[in-house]
Amino acid sequence: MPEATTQMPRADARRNRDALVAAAAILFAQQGEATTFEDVARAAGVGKGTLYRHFPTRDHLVAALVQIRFDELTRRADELNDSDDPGSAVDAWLREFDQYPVRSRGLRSTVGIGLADRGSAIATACLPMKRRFGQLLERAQSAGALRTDIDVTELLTVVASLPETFRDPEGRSPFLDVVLRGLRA
Amino acid sequence: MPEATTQMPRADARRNRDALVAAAAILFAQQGEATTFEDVARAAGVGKGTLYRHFPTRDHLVAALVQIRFDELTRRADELNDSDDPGSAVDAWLREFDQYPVRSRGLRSTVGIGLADRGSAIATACLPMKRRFGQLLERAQSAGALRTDIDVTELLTVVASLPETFRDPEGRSPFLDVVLRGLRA
DNA sequence: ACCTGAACACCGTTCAAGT
DNA sequence: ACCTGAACACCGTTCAAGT
Repeated sequence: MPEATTQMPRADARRNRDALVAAAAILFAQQGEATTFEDVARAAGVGKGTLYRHFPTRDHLVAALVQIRFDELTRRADELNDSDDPGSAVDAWLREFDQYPVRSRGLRSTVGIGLADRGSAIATACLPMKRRFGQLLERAQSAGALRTDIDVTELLTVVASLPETFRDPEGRSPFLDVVLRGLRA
Repeated sequence: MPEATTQMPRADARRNRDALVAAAAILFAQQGEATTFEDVARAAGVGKGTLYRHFPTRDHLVAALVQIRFDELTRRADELNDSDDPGSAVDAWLREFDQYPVRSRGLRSTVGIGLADRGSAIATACLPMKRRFGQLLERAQSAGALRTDIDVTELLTVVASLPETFRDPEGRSPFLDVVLRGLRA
């Protein structure tokens, strides 16, 4: 009979982690960056220490929150890699990326800062997405559709830094168009 | 003999205010947004209450800090209003604006957020600058050099929101070029 | 191995007492 | 009119004691 692997977390640990992420998602959506660690722990019904055990820093918690959407965006980049118009594919993908944090006020700038911070929890969470979208971007650049003096990290950081004010009812930034036009070769 | 006018602050009040702004400038340059109100009061050699009396909110203090450079930029916009190439004048002015907060880490995003927040201390501090640069912008738009679907506040907010990472040694953002290109009609 | 909550530190904010 | 610093509240962070 094999021993339980060390990879397998205890059932209560798993439950607590899920409750914390769920609570954080709701609170961040409501209050944005004003959300305190204490709020999250209380809403999840666990002690503060438990929150710290699962997420040693605020960035770790935010990373867990955005992970799901980033995974979706990674898959989306893969789909678009089949496109025969990589320039438009980059546009389309960035429009989706621009919209991802609409429901979590303030997270946008946190992600914008974390993206470029090598080794940070957020940067780690973004790695697969950066790799896949990076391929798409390079294809568009090789095809001569986009300027070549901008790399993936810079581009994602700028789009993630677009202000949350001035959004239309669908959450789109009027400025994304300016950036996309400016990117064209 | 005329009475002292109520506009005239007491000498010690004036001295304290100056000391607070000077201390804040140094501390923000060193530590950015991590600077605490307590730090500022201590470095200026005054009590916490005095800081609160002069600057009821953090935004009021930041507004005082950036006021000097904003006044410079306002004058610069006036100079450029004589230009016969308003499109290039807008470019030149935005390049200078992009550089203003380089010495104060973190202030950039504070200003970016405050700019669009009607009635905020920062928005008020920006009013003259917005008016003068707005004239320049409108001239460039009327001349057909720039797209007309972006207004002053949006434009300044976006440039002020450009990430502080990815700056060249002179503090220029590689992304300002992208924005400027995207702005062209 | 994981959870809890008390305990400590730090800082924002207020305000009674001073000059 | 303005200044001071003590006092309070809130929250981030740690950790000894539990299961």
